[in-house]
Amino acid sequence: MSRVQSIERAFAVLSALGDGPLGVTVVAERVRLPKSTVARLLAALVAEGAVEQLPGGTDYRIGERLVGLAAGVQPTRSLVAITRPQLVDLALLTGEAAGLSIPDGFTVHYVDQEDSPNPVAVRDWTGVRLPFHVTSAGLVILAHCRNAEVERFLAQPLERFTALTVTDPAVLRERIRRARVDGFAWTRDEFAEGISSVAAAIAGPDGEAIGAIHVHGPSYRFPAADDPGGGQAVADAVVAAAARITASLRRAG
Amino acid sequence: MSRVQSIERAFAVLSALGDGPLGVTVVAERVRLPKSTVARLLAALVAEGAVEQLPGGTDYRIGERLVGLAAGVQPTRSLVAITRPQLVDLALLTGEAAGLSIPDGFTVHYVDQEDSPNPVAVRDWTGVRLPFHVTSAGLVILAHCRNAEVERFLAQPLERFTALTVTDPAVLRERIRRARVDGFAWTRDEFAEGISSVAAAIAGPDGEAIGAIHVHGPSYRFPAADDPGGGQAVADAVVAAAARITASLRRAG
DNA sequence: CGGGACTGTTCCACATCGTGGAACGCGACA
DNA sequence: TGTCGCGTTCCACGATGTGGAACAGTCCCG
Repeated sequence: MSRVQSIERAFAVLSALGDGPLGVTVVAERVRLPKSTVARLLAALVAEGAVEQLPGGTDYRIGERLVGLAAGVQPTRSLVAITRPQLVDLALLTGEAAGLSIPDGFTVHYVDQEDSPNPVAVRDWTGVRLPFHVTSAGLVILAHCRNAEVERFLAQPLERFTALTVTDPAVLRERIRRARVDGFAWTRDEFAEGISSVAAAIAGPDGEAIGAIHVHGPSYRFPAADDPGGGQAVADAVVAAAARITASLRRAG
Repeated sequence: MSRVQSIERAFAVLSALGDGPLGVTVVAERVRLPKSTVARLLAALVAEGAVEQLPGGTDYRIGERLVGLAAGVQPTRSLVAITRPQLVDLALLTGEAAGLSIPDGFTVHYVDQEDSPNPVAVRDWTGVRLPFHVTSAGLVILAHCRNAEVERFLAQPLERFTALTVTDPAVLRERIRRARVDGFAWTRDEFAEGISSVAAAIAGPDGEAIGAIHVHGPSYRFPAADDPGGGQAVADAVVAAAARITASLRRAG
């Protein structure tokens, strides 16, 4: 294992402070170093903003700099980490690619995907952004929005991606209504010919959609909504996985 | 300004990564250090978990350790920030020190205190951990626990701190029952001779106690529970402050 | 297919930097 | 007033971190 002694020691000091504010002597005891060494490390960490002294006292605590460094990284990373095992299970269960997206303005932003075990599959969309109306994830996210927000989306010109893309606001309202009832939404050949999908939303603490998971695949073998061959079973699996993710987030919160 | 060169450099590297994943060469350019130096710093940060390499790639990004260090601090820091004005008010209102503690296993961990305006006062306990049964805060936190949890606590040997420390499980159960009814708990000379206190719990979203606030002072002048001279008024003030804190947390959540 | 360019990684001679024991100043307490 | 324990500072010393150089691997272009 590579090591820089001072960095190792600095992190030992930071970990000691992770439990709450402490003085030099207590930190020295915990990390088993002389007080002078600990004092110097603390002073260096204070200079970096990683540690700060309590006002009017001599105890030290974790500083804003660490919060700042961690802050840019946290939210999506947690969601991806919590969601990943569910995507793996879904891909195996359905034989199709399973993905995660988060809302970003009026688009969905694909942030993770577990590929299909099938040799014939839809490519990885991670990193791509697509408007709500052409994706199953977008429709279920809209289903979790307030009507005013839905109307704001529908008020703008909606791009037609294929001959089958739905851009009529009245038809979209009806699909959003159904997604609210069903808990999932389907699309077929609307973003691109030959690609179908079904999605369910991941709910935040106030019921808002913080993301959605979907399964998608080539239309020639992907079940349709009304397919007696298994469409409902795929939708149920996606809804169940989304519910497990929502529950995990609440426990983690 | 105190400095440990390796710590300065490590934080420069972390800041470079704060914008998103980067390779060794780009980090070296940004922090103006040789690649071998940056490679060694990155390896040390990887060893600490503060940085990680992207799976299958060579770019580095901020790691979970920083998120963990920052996360451990944020909830308590928020709680401390929200609670502080209430502690200041309580100290002025009662003339005694007011403090905040959070549960930490079967102990209370004192994380903040507003000192008494009185020249004769109990010292600052911030940073100290004490078992539940010797503190008023511990008793109200237990009162917010499920019975199974209370029994787990009572099943262990309980340390006697003074001649007046209650260690009889039956007596403690009765006190916890009363705390559930009253919404507060008193202690007198049980942790240390000459110190009395009264506490109320701060409730989390599911009703569990995420912390407790207390007022404490020297027993010779601190009101007792049944003191016609004002015990109930002090308890009421602590309960009211705890309720305001709980409400603020719900609004902030 | 081979060479060049660029990356990340590793090595090691060297001297700079971090170490830690000791001492000091300060505040609290009996 | 003296003692204790804290946090802070000093400095001789040697252990550790440095950074130039070389290497291995990958990608791109002719």
